[in-house]
Order: sequence, then C-alpha cells, then structure tokens
Amino acid sequence: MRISELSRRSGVSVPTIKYYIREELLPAGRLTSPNQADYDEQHLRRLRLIRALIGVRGLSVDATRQVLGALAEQQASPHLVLGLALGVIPPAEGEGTAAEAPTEQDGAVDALVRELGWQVYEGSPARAELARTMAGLREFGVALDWTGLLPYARLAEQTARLDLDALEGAPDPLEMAERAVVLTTLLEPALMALRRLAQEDESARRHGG
Amino acid sequence: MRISELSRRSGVSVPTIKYYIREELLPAGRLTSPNQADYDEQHLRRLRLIRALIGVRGLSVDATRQVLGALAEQQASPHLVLGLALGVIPPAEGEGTAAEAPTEQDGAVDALVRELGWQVYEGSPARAELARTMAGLREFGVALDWTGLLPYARLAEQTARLDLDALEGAPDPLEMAERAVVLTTLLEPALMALRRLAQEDESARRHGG
DNA sequence: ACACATCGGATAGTTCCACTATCCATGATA
DNA sequence: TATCATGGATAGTGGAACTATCCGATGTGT
Repeated sequence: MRISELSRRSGVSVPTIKYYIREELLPAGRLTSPNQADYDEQHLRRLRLIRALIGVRGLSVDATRQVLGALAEQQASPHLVLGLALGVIPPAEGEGTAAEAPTEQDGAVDALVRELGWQVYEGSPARAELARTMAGLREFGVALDWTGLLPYARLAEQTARLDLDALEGAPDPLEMAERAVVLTTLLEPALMALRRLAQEDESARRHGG
Repeated sequence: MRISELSRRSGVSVPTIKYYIREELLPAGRLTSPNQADYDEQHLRRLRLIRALIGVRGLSVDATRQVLGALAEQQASPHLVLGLALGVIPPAEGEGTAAEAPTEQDGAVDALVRELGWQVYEGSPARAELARTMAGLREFGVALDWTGLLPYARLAEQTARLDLDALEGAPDPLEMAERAVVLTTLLEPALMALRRLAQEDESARRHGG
C-alpha cells in the first residue's frame, strides 16, 4: 500500500507519518521507484503501536523510540526478549537529566531487591526510578524507607505473575515482545485507575461514605 | 519571609515563583505594602509540593492546579477529604480532549465495579480513565475484558489498604489530604517501577535467567 | 501520449507549554 | 539620600510534536 492508504487506514495524517519515519519510529517503505514506496501490514501494526504509546500512553517520541528499539533488538530466548522489552522501557520519567549520580537511595533499593531475592539486572531503569521517587518522597517527610515498600513489592510480584500469564500463549518472540510492551505500558494507567477507585472504596469503608 | 528568601529556601527561582502565583498554583503573599509581600511556611510547603508534582511526578501545570484545587476544597469528614483529594486527581492523562462520549467500555467498567462491590463515585475520573485504556487495549486485539481485570482489581484493593494505613495517623484533615495526594501521585512511579522489576524477576524464574 | 493527481523527500513554519528575562514605579534599607 | 529588592506586567525563549509547503519525479486514467 502507499502512504495515503496507510494514512487512511491508521487515521494518522500523511505528514505525521513522514515525521515518524524521519524520527525513526517507523521504518521507511520499500522503494519501488525513487519517489514511490510500498508499505505493508507490519507498518500499519507498528504505526498503531506508536499511536498507542504516544497518544494513549503519552510517551514522548524519544521514549517511544527506545521502547521500539528494545522491540527490535531481540530474537533470542523468551527471557531475553522480555528482559529487553520490559527492562528498557523507561518508566514514567521525571526530570531525568542523564547521568544521575548514585544517591544514598540506591543502597535502599539494593537492600529491597536483596530482601526479596529478585533476580534483576543491575542497570534497570526501574531501579533508578525507584531510587528517585524515594528521594522525592523523603523531601516531604514521608517516612517510607525500603521496608515500607516491601508489602507493595509483594503485591507487585503478584501483579507480575498476572502479566506473565497473559503473555504465555504468544506464538513467536516478536509477537510476545510486542504484547509485553503493550501490556506493560498501556496497562499502567488502568492499574493506577484501579488503585484510585480502590482507595475511594476503602476510604468509604473506613470512614463511612 | 520575602520572595527571595522563599526562592532560596525552596530552590525555585523568583521568576518561576511569580509564574506559579500567576498560574494560581501558589497563593500570593500577604501584602505589607503595595510592593512588598510576606510569605510563610505554608507557602514553602506548598511550593515544595508543587515542585514534587511537576518536577518529580511530571504533571502539567494544569493537572497540578486541579490536584491542589482538590486539596483546598475540603474541610469535612476524612472520607470527603480523601474522596476529593484522591478522586479528583486526574490519572496519568492521555489525550483527554474534554467531553468524551460514553463508550461501550463504560458498561464494562460498571460491571467490574458492581462485581467488586466497590462504593465509588459515579463521576470519578478514574472510571473514565479505565474505560479509555480498555478501549486503547482493544485496538491492539489485547483480549482483556473486565473479567480479565478482576485479579488486578483484587490486588488494587490490597494496595489501597496499604495506602490508607499510611494515612491513618494524620493530625488534621488538611495534613491528611496533603499526605494522600503525595502518596497517591508520587508513589505511582515507584509502584510501576516495582512492577517492572517483578516482571523481570518472574520472567527470569519462568524462562531461566 | 498527455493531463493531472499523488508520491517521497526536504525544509520551514506553527502551536503549545513551562519557564525566563526585562521593565517599571515604588518602597525598603544602609 | 542612594542604592537595592520587590510586586506586577509583558514579552521572549527553547523544546517538543506536529503541520504546511514546495519540488521534481512518477503513476493513472483516457
């Protein structure tokens, strides 16, 4: 198909598609002549994924590129696929101005991970994110050291089990990775929304709604 | 204290403080003369909260104003305080272009809430958010109807219990509301980071790391 | 074969947001 | 009295995510 059809079928304008190609979120079409390119269903799938990550999830173009990069990088064992797809996904992201110096919170994260016996990569962005938020919380005198996070971490384990269950039946690694990305990133707002609702309900129960 | 001291103590530049006052995130100081105003510890606390929400959490100025608005609106029972503080907080936020038509997903959310027996406000933004993400997931053929969310919802209930526990000892309603906001919004990235790490660990266990 | 729409590719422009800088008259301060 | 900081107003900046325009080449209908 040509770019106009890709645009029509995806609901994304032609200039925007070109922009995504320039930004290397989407591979260029196969040139059939110097000024004519051919796009296939893969492009359409990928474009929809991009729109979901940027539009639904609100990721930046840069973050989206990283996520898609992780997706392309595998072709290996299921764990590597997931490790890459899940591990590289940059979480929420605050004012992450590169090369953050290791803070004292890193020690807390290490302690937490050790206590839980988790086998996780040293350089996971999630570790840094965790340290960052803990530091942020401290500024408010919220006394929440790593032991306070333990029960949350136990719940996270159960959540992760559900997540992995949902990925079980994937036909091929690439499909699995894509599902992992979708499930991990797109489900986040839903999980947080559930938390809000549950908080409201719990509050009603405790204090009488 | 005057604005320069507020700036020094908070680490926020004077122009930025003025900007926040213009944007009504921060109340203006008490004028002691036409060109001299006085700020107190409340301003400092609030300014730090603003910085956490915008800088650490990455909320937009607009979303931050809503959160702070919820904070100001109470003065009532603990449940109302929490309902307002937690309920009004806009979750993650996608391309929320106002007045979204009720989709078929709303029915699914209703069913979910009914099944769980949750007592939650009809107009919670979290409900709309939930419907929106489910619609987003559908676009990818992720077969996840409301029954698929049930186990996640059960875990959310437990998470909410932990959250409410953490708020128990608050001295006054305003303090409680502020803590609720901090805990709800600032803890989100941490919870998501924990989920990422737990996924990585679970993947290692299942597929051999 | 010929007119005309469409294409890929490049470049420049737009909009929005979160600041940031500059000005000014006034009042505080040494 | 001579700075100096202040509140308030207005304009400007930089980055991000598009969006619009132009070009020459090419496909398409007749």
